[in-house]
Amino acid sequence: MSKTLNDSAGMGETAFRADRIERKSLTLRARTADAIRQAIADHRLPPGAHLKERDLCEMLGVSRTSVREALRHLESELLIETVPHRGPVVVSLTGEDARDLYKVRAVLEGVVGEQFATNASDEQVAELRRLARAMAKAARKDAPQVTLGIIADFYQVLFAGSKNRICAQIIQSLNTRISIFRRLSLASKGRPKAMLAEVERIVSAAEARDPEALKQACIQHVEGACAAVMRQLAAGMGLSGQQKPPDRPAKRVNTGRKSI
Amino acid sequence: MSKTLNDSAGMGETAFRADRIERKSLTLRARTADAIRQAIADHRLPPGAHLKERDLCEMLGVSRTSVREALRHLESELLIETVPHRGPVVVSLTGEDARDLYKVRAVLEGVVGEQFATNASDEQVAELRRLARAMAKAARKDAPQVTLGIIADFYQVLFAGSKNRICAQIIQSLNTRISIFRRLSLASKGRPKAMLAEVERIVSAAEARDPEALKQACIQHVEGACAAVMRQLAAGMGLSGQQKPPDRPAKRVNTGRKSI
DNA sequence: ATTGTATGTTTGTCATACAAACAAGCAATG
DNA sequence: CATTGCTTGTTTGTATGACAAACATACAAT
Repeated sequence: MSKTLNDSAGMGETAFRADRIERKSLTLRARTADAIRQAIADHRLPPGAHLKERDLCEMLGVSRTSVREALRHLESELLIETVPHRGPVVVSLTGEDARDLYKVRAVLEGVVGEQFATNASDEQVAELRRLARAMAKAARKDAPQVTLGIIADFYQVLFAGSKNRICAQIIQSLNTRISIFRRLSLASKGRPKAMLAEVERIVSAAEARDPEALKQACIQHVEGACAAVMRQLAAGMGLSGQQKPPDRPAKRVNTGRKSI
Repeated sequence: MSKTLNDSAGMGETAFRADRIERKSLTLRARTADAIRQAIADHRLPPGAHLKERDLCEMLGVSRTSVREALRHLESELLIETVPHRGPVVVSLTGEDARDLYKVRAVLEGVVGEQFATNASDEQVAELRRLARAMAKAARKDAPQVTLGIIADFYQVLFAGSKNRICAQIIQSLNTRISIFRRLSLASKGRPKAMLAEVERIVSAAEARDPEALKQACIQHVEGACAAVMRQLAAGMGLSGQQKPPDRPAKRVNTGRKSI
């Protein structure tokens, strides 16, 4: 991805190619939103948790302004729901929601796959193959962190190759919500192996440049993940739908802040 | 929709059913966001326009706080793009974006249709028929405002009946962006008539409870709208992709504010 | 023509303030 | 005892003022 950032500028004869200056991440509010988003994905802020802005300020060390603007962002991502004068609450997703979320993601990835088959460059197809191999290796070594990173790259290539900016954006935004219970998918036994097979199918179809096959492969991949999650939800108790746990301390004493 | 809001509460014997108290719309920031959104849809804030927060404050008569929070909301709806330290700019959508936007909406409405066929209540099916008739009547009378309202209701029923909250949410958010050039669709000659035929197909399939047929009908409906827009984009100049028009007044004089 | 400097503008962030909505406790009342 | 009403503390919603940093532009110097 980041390899082709600095070419084709043609500033003179020797390509200068230096790394861009650190754009200091982004704005503070963006980083604040990221932090909260991450905390939600990790269940450090569990579903149903009531977010008080002043707590967030202290936890993150930023002002109320930044926190509030970050919250507006998460709000329209539907990661939190805000009741006027009561503040934001981390969404609680039902089993139904999970199914719908995956259903939507399935058809959208179908679109991505279909368009990738016709719009992607040969390099992108090759890159897919390379990443699939890397993924298999990481899986054999049982290195989940690495695997996750490779999966993310895999998707980036898929999105870029499909040339469908809109679709990619929406899937990303879906994923922030899916991440709330993605852990369930990984925990499912046998899932990693099945996933590798699905990925292999995707890459093969991509190499064959077969839109319909690639579409189906992508859909099946999502359906696999969905099935894994639903199985977990059915078996163990779904860790999604409860209320705010100990949101009300015994008396009205100066509540020590819980660490984010 | 709002007919079944007040039942099943069982507060005593005589159902009380009174209208909820005016929740004063919502918060001020929400209304601010609505106002800006509307202005963008109407091209009173054209694509590429550079939004300065202080102008918005004056135009809308609210404080910077509210404007900024509203902007964060629109930002993550992808209606505006914010460059740090330069401020937000109304998105410029290319023809490609238009196609992708409709493509995504098509598959998603396909899902809605498919699920409506199996999940909707008989009342909802009947309501669909009723609205279709009203729509035809409004179209005959050439009352575009009324027609638009009925279409909105039609979709609400469709969404509710599909029981897929997620899908509905996403389509809504897509529509905010689609609305930027929806006017093109309406302007297309012969479009209203074609639309009525598509709607008729949808209702028939819904009455037949045929998931596959309903899915196809929904998809075709969107494709019809898409084709109309693309035709307009190809013919006339697409009013989407330009830059900020007169963003720089001649000198540095006290610029009279342009009315939103 | 290029480079540097000065100046004004706009955003990003913080701090503070206050009214309105809300929640919970306690008191008064029937 | 259940209900009602009052009181009080908490939290959000909104406004305002302030200031540094990033940016844009005009102007001056080379």
